[in-house]
Amino acid sequence: MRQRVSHKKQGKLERPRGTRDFLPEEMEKRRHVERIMRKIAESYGYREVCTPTFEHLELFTIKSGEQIVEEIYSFKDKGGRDLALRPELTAPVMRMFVNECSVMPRPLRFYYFANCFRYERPQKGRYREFWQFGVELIGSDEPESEAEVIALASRILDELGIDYELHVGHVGILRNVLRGVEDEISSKIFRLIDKGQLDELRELMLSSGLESLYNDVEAVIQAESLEDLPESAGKENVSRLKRVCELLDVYGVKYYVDTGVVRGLDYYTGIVFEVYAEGLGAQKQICGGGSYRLAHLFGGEDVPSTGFAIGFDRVMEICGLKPAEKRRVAVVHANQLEEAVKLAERLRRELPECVIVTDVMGRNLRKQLSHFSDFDFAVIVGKKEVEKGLYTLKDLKSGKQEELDFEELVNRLKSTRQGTQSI
RNA sequence: GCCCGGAUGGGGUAGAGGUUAUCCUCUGGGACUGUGGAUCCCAGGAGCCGGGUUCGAAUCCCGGUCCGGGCCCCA
Repeated sequence: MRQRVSHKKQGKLERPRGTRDFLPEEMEKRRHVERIMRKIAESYGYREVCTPTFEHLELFTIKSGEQIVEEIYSFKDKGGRDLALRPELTAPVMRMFVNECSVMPRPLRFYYFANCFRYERPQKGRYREFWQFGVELIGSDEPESEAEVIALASRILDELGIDYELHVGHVGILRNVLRGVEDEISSKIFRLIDKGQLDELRELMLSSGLESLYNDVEAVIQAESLEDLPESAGKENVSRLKRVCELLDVYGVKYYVDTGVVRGLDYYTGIVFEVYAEGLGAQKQICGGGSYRLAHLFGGEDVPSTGFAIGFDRVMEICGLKPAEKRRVAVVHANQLEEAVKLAERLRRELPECVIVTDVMGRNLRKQLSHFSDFDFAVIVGKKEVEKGLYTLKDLKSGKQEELDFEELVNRLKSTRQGTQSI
């Protein structure tokens, strides 16, 4: 028995700002994309790790850049500890490495898929709770590790059918050009380069007495090939970038050399890369990464690492992939509830790839068929069938039906793919 | 944090101070207790929140919340 209670809405409780609910259809798409990412990362030897949703606030304030810290969801727990919801996963994974994995054979290949939290103004492709898929390759300082990580990111995006641009650079080049410049001014310079505000950049450098460096900075930002880089870029930096590019060619990755790539996080030390895609409004960047050294900040040795993070929600916005639909079978009955439930249980064991559903609303046969009319098949269980020990299989797309025993029924449901073919 | 634009049943909408808020869809029931999608009938369900103006507010004004676009920043 059902009763309708007419309740006046009294200030409906809403989702917190910047968070989302995901209905089944969307979750199926998200899980499908997630599975593809995992599968590819695993095929390169990366294994999943998971770190806590919250960490000590300090983990994120040590070396993540001023701006990130302002966007952290932080709080005191009941013991007075300063904690924070993770705004990203590179620092937690490196903390985990220092805590648990420092004596494991190198390199370590980890991947993660997890939600992160940032207190920001929500926009298209930007939420306060969002998901990142990323990898960290820990322990190698060789160009081949950088090429592998970049190639992996590129492979994943290819597999998802995304149209993107991959830009590869080296933060050491600009840093070398600007060596000797005060930290405060150089970070302003980096910010302007990141924003692409070249007029303001020129103004700042001239007013800071850095006119002698301006030409080199401009040359670095606008370099279209490694040959265009000035002497002050640093020989080692340039040859490293060149080597990574050669290896990317071996992988068959398409990329742009872009020595103006400046990552927001301060901990990057060498090769850096970003991936941009259209269709996301102001949030063009869907992936970013590079080489960094973080472990020593958490009390470990100074281990070189390379990683990337994909903005999962942004990828979902522009990825049209959908999982294959499962065949849906309704076991309906005419006053034979027990028999129908029994049959449904047997079918579920035989046909794990199918969706098998029975009525739980006490409906009569007509109502059941009406309710399940968008399914692929109905198996009808009634007195007639029970007496004969047979079942009626009805193809709901074509309307055709036939009487079968259990074995035949299973074979029919197995052999007809996706319910597109009629029996 | 800043600037714009929005918010009407579960979803999509109409209404531009004046009865009981429109239509579509949806959900439940019935016509029809062993054969669905059609049709018809019945039922259910809404003006984001809080103030103000007014005889009267979904409509006008103010504040807040949330959403969207942009800035800032960032993935």
